[in-house]
Amino acid sequence: MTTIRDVATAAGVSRATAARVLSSPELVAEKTRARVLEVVERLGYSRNSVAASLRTTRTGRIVVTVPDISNPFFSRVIRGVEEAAQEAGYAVLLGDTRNDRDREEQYAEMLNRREADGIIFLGHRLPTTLARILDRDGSRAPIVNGCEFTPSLGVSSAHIDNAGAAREVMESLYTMGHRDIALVLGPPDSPLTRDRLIGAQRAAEDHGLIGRLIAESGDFSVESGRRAANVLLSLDRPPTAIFCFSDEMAIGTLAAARSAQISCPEALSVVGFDDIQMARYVDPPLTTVRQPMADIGRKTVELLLDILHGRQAGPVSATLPHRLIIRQSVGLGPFGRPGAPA
Amino acid sequence: MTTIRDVATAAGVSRATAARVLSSPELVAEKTRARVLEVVERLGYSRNSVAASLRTTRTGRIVVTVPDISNPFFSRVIRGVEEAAQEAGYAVLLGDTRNDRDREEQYAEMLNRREADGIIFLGHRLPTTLARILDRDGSRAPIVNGCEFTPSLGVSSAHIDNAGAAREVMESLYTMGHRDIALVLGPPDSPLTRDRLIGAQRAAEDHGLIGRLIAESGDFSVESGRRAANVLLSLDRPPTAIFCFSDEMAIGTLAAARSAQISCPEALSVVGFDDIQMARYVDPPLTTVRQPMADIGRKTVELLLDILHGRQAGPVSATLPHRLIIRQSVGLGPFGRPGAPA
DNA sequence: TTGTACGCGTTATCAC
DNA sequence: GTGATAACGCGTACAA
Repeated sequence: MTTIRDVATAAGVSRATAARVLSSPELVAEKTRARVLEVVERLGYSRNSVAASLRTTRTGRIVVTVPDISNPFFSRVIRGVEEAAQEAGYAVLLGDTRNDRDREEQYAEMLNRREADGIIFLGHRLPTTLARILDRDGSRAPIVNGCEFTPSLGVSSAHIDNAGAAREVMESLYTMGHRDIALVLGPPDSPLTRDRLIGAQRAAEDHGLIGRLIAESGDFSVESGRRAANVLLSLDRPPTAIFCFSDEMAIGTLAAARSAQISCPEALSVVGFDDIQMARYVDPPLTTVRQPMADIGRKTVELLLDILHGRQAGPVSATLPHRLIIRQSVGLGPFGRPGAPA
Repeated sequence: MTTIRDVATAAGVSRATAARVLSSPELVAEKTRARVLEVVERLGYSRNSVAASLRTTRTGRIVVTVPDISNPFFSRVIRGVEEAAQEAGYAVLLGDTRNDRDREEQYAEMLNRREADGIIFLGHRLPTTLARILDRDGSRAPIVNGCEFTPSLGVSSAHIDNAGAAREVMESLYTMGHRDIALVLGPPDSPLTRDRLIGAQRAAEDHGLIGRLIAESGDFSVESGRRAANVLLSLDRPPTAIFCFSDEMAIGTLAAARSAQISCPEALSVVGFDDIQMARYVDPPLTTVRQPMADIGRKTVELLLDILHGRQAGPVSATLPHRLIIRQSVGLGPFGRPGAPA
């Protein structure tokens, strides 16, 4: 491999000059610069980033961990992350943690080994390795959280207003004349579940219907949605609307209803969450809450770069806009007036 | 940050010994080892991987490029890649190229800058940077291709038998009594399109029906599938079966049929390709070709490691098993006998 | 504007 | 079994 030394020799300048041509070209005379560049080209020189990193203590990499990269929600977020990182000159080290603590720790360790300049973790558990770093460096620690927000973590985060969104969904369901509504939650320990549940309950209370709000737990997957729906639909007094905390669970609910010959939206209304690509292609197209997935990803990168470049410290919480997308999976409930908004 | 030097000093040994405790503990006396380890623990020492890489010329990273990480097919492959890499002690640098030549080159350049030990590219275009490396190092170049296979590239690759799979699909459609079959292809320059088209045509020829085989082009996306289907379904003599070269296009086709009030599978049979997760949840569940996505990902990593560890050179082509998954989107065609396999 | 010289933190090769 | 010490390739303060 050709080094800066080879370039310098071939161009008849010192290593310093050759190096300068590549890092601060303006400091070097037009003519020498041209000569050096010509040699760089001819020899096919490429800077050894490892050596450069050792010198500068910057790697130009960030690690990003996700519970499941093949989940359509996360893969969109990751895409936003990759794009923003790439634009800023950073490379992305991808970690699929499968919600496994050990894997999470392993990726967090990369920070200690200086394999990356910062880390974005998508998930709600703060690895102890990161907690220690946070402890030591406080708000200047290059750690950012995405999608879920737990203020007590003390790290910056990008997310939507989950409670608000859930509340809107409930409001719209009540407006459509539904009274017996069921929730299909995510895992109980997820802040996502917590926030959305709070929002939904608040709406139910506002309408004096908290007593008729029921819930089943899932894990955001299609199968868990199907299972939960099967339970709910075989109740003595089944709900007329099911609000799932993920589109995948909503799709599972649709499948369960189909199997049970319950037609949607005539006999059962279904609402999802996220607005993944498939939401609009299932039958009936799914009413859901659109999360700006790519933007969430991009924003986490921005927050991290703010810390990395010393622009901004303190944990900042970025709330991005969501939007209720009305499609055809919601119909009028028993108390709906035909004139009500479809 | 604490360095090996600090550890050595605190433990009262030389840097060499301290370092040895971490890389070849068996060479160090029990007592000194324990002492050093205690200090490592107490000081919270973590090896600086950058310095280590500079010395060893190995980074422990591989770069993986995909056209679109949010595509359900690729995200599964990537998951397999991540898993296998992780197990082997490698980290994954993710590159989303969006089929953009410049981006592809940019990620390929990482090899020259020694940001990674090897590269896996999912896609069919060999970046010129890689071509140069291949030119120089021949079969020992740490470059592997996945999903698509073009022998002339001269790189190892993991994939299924695309032509064979397409042929099977056609055979099964003919057996079900279909004669007017339409293909929805991928981009014309893709080897995937080429191979599957060859397989489909071969089957048509075998049945003397090549004259009745028609085709439309798509780009593997849902929308392109819908567009293609709209064209096909408004033909004077529309096909009774549409074989799409991706599940997403098949889902688009299902949507087009629904809009046109053409019921599937009664009036139109649809077949997809890949068996992405959603394939079984759309209505009707999609008959498709299952690709072992995660295994393809894992295999590309194995192939790369073979090269990296000098176990195997020469371009090897790994053909993984696929399987035709029969679900409900295919029904009997005009020439089908009721007794035929459903 | 250019060159000299040092150090980044490891690992590996020698001696002892 | 342990210790000196020389690379690895680069960036940059400082001197010229």
